[in-house]
Amino acid sequence: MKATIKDVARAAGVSPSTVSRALHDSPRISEKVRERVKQAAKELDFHPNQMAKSLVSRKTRIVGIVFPGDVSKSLGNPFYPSLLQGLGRAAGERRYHLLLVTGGGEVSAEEASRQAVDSGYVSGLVLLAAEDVPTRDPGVPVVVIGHPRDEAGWHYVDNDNVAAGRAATRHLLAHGHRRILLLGYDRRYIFTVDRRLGYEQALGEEGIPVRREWIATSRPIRDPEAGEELAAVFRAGDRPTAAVCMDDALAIGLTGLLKGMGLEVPGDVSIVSFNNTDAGKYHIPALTSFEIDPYRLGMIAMHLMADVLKGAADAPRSIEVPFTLIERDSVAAAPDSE
Amino acid sequence: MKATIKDVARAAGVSPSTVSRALHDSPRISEKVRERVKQAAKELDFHPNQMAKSLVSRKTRIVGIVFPGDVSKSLGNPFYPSLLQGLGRAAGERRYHLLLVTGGGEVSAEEASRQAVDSGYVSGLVLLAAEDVPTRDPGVPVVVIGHPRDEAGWHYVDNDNVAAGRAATRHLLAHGHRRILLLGYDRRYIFTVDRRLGYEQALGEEGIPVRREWIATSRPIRDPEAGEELAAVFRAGDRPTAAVCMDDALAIGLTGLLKGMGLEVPGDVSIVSFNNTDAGKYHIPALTSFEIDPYRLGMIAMHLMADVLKGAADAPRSIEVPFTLIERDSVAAAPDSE
DNA sequence: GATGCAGGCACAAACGTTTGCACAGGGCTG
DNA sequence: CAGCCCTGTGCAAACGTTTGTGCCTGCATC
Repeated sequence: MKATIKDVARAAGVSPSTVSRALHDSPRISEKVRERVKQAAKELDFHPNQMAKSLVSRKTRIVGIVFPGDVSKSLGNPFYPSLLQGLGRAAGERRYHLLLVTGGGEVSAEEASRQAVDSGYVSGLVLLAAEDVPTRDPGVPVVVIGHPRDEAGWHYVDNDNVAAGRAATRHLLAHGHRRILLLGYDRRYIFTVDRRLGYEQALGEEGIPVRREWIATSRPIRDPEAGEELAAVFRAGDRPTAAVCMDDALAIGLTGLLKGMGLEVPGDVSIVSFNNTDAGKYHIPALTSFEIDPYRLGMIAMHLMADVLKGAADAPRSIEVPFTLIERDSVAAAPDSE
Repeated sequence: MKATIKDVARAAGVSPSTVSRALHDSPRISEKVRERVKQAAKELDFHPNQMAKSLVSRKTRIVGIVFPGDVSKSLGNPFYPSLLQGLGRAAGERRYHLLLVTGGGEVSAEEASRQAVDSGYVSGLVLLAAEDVPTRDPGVPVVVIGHPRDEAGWHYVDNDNVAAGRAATRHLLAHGHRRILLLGYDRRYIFTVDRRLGYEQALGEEGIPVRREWIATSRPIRDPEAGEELAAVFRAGDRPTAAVCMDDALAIGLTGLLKGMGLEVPGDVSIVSFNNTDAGKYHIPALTSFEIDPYRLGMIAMHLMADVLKGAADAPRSIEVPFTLIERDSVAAAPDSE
C-alpha cells in the first residue's frame, strides 16, 4: 500500500501534523525536524493523497479543458494540438492536471462542463477558442482562449488581432503599397473583425481612405460568382497592388486566381496572410505569413488560470499575445512606387 | 455552498447513512423513504462530493489518457481526434472523466503517467497507440490501444490487422487476381507485420505461393532507388496485376508510378489500401480502402477500462476490432482472368 | 529563584462520504 | 402472551489530510 502521512510521522518520530507543516515549509518547525521529515518522506516515497487534501481545502489541482462542439472537428485543426501541448506544459510546471471536457453526441459542451464541475473534480475551466461564453455561472473560475464578444468580466487570452491586422497592413505600406485589399472579412468571426479594424487603422495613419469594395468577404474562392467579383476588382485600372488575406488557404486561392489573369505574385501583387501553415510555406511563392503560436497561447492561458486559482488575479485579466511575422517571398516593392 | 449529504438528510428527515443507502438503491431501505430521499436530493441539487467518496473507496472516476511523445505530433494525425471522441463518448456513458496525460518538453509520457497515478487522481490508464508498454508496473489497470509487441498480460484493443490483410487479399483474389503485390511492409511496425501474415494466409488458402520479391518494403516511393526497384517488378513479364498497399498515400504514389510506365489503375493493376483518407477518396481513381474507425476503437477501449475497473474483467482481455472495406474504383477484374 | 515568554511540537476536530454494527419496532410463532 | 426474527433505521468509525489550539520545555528576565 501507499505510504500515508502517518507512516512518515512514525518513521520520523513526530506527529502527522508536524509532518504536514514540515513538508509545507512552515516556519513553526525547526530546521532539524524539517530535514528529518523530508528525508523520511523521500525514503517512503510519500505522495500526499490529493483526495484528502481536496476534501479539506475544497480545491483540486485539476482544471477542465472544454472543447466546443465536436472534439474531432476542432482537433482536426492543427491549431488545437499545439494549444493543448502548451496547456499541458504549463499545467505540468504549475503542478496541475488537465481534465478533458468534451461534448459530442447529445451532450453539449456546456452540459459536460457542468458535470465536470458538479463532480467536484475541477476547480477551474479553460474554454477553448470559444466565442460564445457560458450563459450560466459555471461555479468555478473560467479562462477563455479566444476573444469573447462581451469582454467584460472574463479572463481571456487571445492573439492581438487588431495589432496583427495593423502590422500586416503596415508591412505592405512599408513596401510602398498604397492600394491594399483585405480578403476574407466575415463579421461572424470576431478575429476578422478585429483585423479589419487594424487594417483601417493602418490606412488611416497614412491618410489613405478605406475603399469598401476592397474589403472582400468571399471565403469560397472557388465559388465562381465570388471569384468573378474578386477578379473584377483586379481587372480595374487602379487595381490593388497588394492584399492582406485572412489565412494561407485564401492567399493560395488568390494567387491561383491572379495567375489565371496573368498577374504574378509578388511581381504584380504582394500578399501577406495569416496562420503560417505548411501549405503556405511550401507554396510558390512561399507566403509571408503571421505565425499565431498556439503553443504560447496555451502556456499563457494555463499560467493565468493557475494565478487566478491562487487568488493572484483579482480583477478579470485579458492578455493579448502578439503575432510574429514570418517574411518569405510573397511581398515585393509596389510596382508603381517611384 | 453546495448541498451535502447532511443537508439532504435533514430535508428528508433521516440520517446521512440512510440517504447514502437510499441513493445507492440499497435493498435495506423502504420504498417510501427512498422516494422521499431522492426527492429531497433533487430539490437541493445534491451532487455527492467525489473527493469524499474517493477518500473512502480509494477509487476515482477518472482515467488517464496517455499520449505517446509529443501530443502535437500525434494529434496532427486525424486518427487521434476521433479516437479521443470515442473515448470521451464512452467515458460519459460510464460516468468517467478523462485526464489528459502528456509528456512533452523534458518529461516523458511514462514520467507523466507516474505523476498522474501518484497524485491519486486516476484509477486507470489508457495508453494511446503505444507499441511500447511501460517498463514498470504503473500501479493501476492499463488498457492499451494498439498492439503491444508482447501481448501477454495486457488488456488491449486493436484493429484486427491479420484479418484485414487477409480480407484485402481475398478481395483481390475474388476479382480473379493471382499475382498480388504487398506494398509498405516494414517489420518495425507491427501492424504491417500482422497484415503481411493475413496476406500470406489468404494466398496460402488458394494454394498460391508467396513470392518474396513481391513483398515490397519501400515506403518512400519518391526515393528514386526504391521507386526503380518497384518499377522493375512491374516491368517483368509476369508482373503483378494487383497490389495491397499499407496506406492511401502509398497507393496514390504507386498509381503515379504506374501511370508513368503506361499502366492504368484499375485497368492494368487493381489496388486496395488502408485508412480510407480523404486523399484516397478524392483521388482518381477513388481508392478501395479499409476504414479503421478510430471512434469505435476509442469507445471499446473505454468500455473495457470501465469493466476492468468494475472488476468485471478478470483475465487480460484483448479485443480485435474488424475493419470495414469501402469499395470504390481502384479494383477491377484481373485482365488475364478468362 | 520564581515568573514570563517564546519556540516547538502534539492533540483533536473537521472536510463529506461509506459501511459494519447496534438497535428499535412490529409481526410472527409457539 | 412472551420471545424471536426480520425489516428499517441510526450511530460511529474510518479514509488521509490540514489547521486552530493548547501544552511542555528551556531560556531569559526581574
